[in-house]
Amino acid sequence: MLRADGVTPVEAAPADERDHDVRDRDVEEALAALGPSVTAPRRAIVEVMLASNRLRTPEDLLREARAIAPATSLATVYRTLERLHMAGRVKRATLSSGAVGYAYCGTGHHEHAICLRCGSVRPVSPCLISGSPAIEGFSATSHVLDFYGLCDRCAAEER
Amino acid sequence: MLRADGVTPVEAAPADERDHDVRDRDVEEALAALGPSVTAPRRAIVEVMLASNRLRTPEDLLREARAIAPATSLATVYRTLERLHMAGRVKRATLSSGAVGYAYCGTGHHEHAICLRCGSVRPVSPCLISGSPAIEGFSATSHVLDFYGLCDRCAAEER
DNA sequence: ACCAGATTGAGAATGAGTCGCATTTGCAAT
DNA sequence: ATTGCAAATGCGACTCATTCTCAATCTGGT
Repeated sequence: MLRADGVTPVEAAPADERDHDVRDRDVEEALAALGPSVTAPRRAIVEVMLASNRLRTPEDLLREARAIAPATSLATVYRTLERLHMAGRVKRATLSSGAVGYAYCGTGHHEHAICLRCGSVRPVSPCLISGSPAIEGFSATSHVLDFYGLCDRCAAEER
Repeated sequence: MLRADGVTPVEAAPADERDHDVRDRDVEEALAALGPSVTAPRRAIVEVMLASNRLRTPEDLLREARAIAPATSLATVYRTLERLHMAGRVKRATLSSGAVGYAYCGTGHHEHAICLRCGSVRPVSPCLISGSPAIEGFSATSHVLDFYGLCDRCAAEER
């Protein structure tokens, strides 16, 4: 499914979505993070992203968003992803195909657990890196920690 | 200088290189990792990469490599980076310009400490994530941990 | 309902990275 | 040294994800 930055490539993912119920509160919250204007395309994109925690390509997201707001354009998908990503709400990872996938992962600082089989991204918190560790000749102000492996569902199906 | 995956963008870097002496042993070691054939372009690219731990664009690397092996092509720079990256010897990160930078960071598993000001990449080991931490509903098989901040030199110059 | 500013869609433009293929090179056997 | 072959290279064409442009269209507050 995906390729960690310089790590093992993996196979393609199954298709069943809707692992989570869409929680309207989160949708509003995410929309607010995008700015004051609430438009149909933005709402559609946000709903689609919140409906699954799987990594999906911008094209995928566009297709799904258009099922809700038909006029949505790819440019807006990119613009929206850009903002959510800057806001730390979206995780970006390279799929094994080489394409880039995006997944919504909520608010606040957290690590990521990314399933190499289905591409699901789950936030891991609280943060595992407490009080910046002493690094010789370097003072860290932030960090990014991603775990790669299998979610329980995929581990079960893996047989 | 660079943009962590979803983190703070930063300013451009100064230009003085050659933080480290080129150690021939490492050059040979890296060349070996590329395969049995040792060619002038490969050697030039490897030497250039080992001569600095700064993130540099493929174009930069090409320019520098050509000072040693004039016939080197951009395609070969990419091919070489690809191999070194797959071998875990090269760290890839997005510069604030949006371009992608590459830096040599040695062998074996390690974390990375990346200076947001000069783009230097230093391997951090031993690994700080010991014995995969228990993550609810997920079994991790690998991880990537990057620290962002300032190296001592930049911290000093930062004033 | 009206306005100023933000947002959008469509398609053109960009540019990093890849590919194909004829040529060159490295290396080991002769 | 010479030779042969597989591996590596350079060049330029090409792909395709992402960005940009800009006129038209919304949004939210008045």
